[in-house]
Amino acid sequence: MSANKFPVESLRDRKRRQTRERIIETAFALFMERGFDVVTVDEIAQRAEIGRTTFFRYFGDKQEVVFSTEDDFLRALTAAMRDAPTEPLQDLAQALATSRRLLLAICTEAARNPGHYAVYHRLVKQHPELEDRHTRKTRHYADLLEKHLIDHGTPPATAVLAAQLTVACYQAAWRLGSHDATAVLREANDAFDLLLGATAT
Amino acid sequence: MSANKFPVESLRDRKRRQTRERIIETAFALFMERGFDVVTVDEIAQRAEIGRTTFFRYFGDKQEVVFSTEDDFLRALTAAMRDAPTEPLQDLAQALATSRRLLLAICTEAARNPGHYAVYHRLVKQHPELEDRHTRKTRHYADLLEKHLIDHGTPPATAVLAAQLTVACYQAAWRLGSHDATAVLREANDAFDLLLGATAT
DNA sequence: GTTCCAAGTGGTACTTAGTACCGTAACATG
DNA sequence: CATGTTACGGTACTAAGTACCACTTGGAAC
Repeated sequence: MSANKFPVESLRDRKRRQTRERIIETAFALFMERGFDVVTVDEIAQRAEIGRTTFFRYFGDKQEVVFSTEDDFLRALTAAMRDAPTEPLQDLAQALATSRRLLLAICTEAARNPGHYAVYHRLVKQHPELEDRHTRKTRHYADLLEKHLIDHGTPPATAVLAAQLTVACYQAAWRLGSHDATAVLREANDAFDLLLGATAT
Repeated sequence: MSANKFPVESLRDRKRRQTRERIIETAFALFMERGFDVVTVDEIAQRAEIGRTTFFRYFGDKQEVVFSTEDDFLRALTAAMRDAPTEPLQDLAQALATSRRLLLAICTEAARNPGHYAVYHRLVKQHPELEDRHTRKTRHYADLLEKHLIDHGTPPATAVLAAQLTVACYQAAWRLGSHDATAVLREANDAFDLLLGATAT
C-alpha cells in the first residue's frame, strides 16, 4: 500500500509511470491546442499509442488527467500537517494562522512546477466543467484543514469557518489570478493580510 | 424577452409551465427514490409523459433539473442589489456588511420553500457531481457580489476577497448543515458574527 | 532457461448523455 | 377559417464510461 520508495522501481513500474506521463503530456497538448471538450478520449489514446481501455485504466474519466498532480498536493498538505506544531488552537485567529500556513504548503508545492501550473490554470479557467472539478478539489482541502483544526482542539463551528475562510483567500487569489503559481501564492497572502488586518484593528 | 407578468398567461405558456413543473416533480421523486446517477433521462421522460427530446428542450442537461430554482434566487439577489443603498463602500468591513445582507436575500428566498430546499440539500450532499455544480452556482453569486461591490466603489482586491469571504460563510453554514433553510440562514449569520467579532476585537 | 502466475493491454459490445434534424401537431393571430 | 409560428416527439448520430474477454508481458521460482 505505502510507496516504499527504494525497493528499486521494477520494469513494470517504470513502464506504467512512462505511459502515465505520456498520456498526461499528450492530453494536455491536445487540450491546450483545441480545447478540453472537443478532444476525444479516442484521440488522446491514439496519439499516446495506447488503447482507449487503457486510458480509463489510468484515469477514471477525461477530467482526471487535468488533475493528475492532485496527489502531490495532498502529499504536501498531509506532510505539512504532520510537521505542524501541536499547540492547542482555540480561537478563530489562531485557527486561521495555522490553516494559512498549511495552505501555503500546497501553493509552494504547486510553485515547484510553474509551467505545468500555468497550463492547468488556463485550462481550468476556460472550462466551467473543469472549474467545477477544481472546486471539488478545493472542498477536499477545506475538509482536511477542518479536520486538522478539530483534532487540535478548535471548536467545530470555528474550525469549519476557518477552513472555509482559508480556501476563500485561496479562491480570491485564484480569481485575481495570474497564471503564475508564485503570484497566486503572493496574492493569497495579501488576502490573508487584508482579512487579518481587519481583525487586528 | 422580458417576463411582462400581466399580458395574461397564454394557454401555451401555461402548458409550458405545467410540463416544466411535471418534469421537475417526476425527476426529484425518482432521484430521491433511487439516487441521481442511476435514474436515466429516458425514465424521467416516460414517467413525465414527454419525449426524451422535450426533456432536453426544457433542461440543458440532467443536472439542471436539480437546480431549477436557481432563477428565483438570482432574481431575489438582483432585486436586493437594486434596492441596496448606494453609499460608497470602502473598506473590507463595509463591503462584508453589504454582501452579508445580499446573501441573506438569497437565503430568505430559499426559505420560502423549505420542503424543496430540504430535498435539494440532501440530493446535493449525496452526489459529488451535484455538489460540483452547486459550487458553480455559488461561484456565480460571488461574481455578482463582487461586481456589485466594485460598482459601489470598493477597490477590486477588497471586493474579490469580500465576495469570497461571504460565500465562505455560506459554505460553512451549508457544511454544518441541517437540511433546513432557515437553520442554514441562522448558521450563516453566526459565521458572519464570528468573523466580524474577530474583526471588532 | 523453462514454467507459471500475476498484472497490464487492447478489442468488442453495451448503456447512457447530449446534439442535430425533420415531419407533425397545437396554439396564436388575422 | 386560414396561415404562420412554436412546441413536440421520433430517428439517428457522437462520445463518455463500463463490462467482459482473450492475449501478452514482466516477475519469480525452480
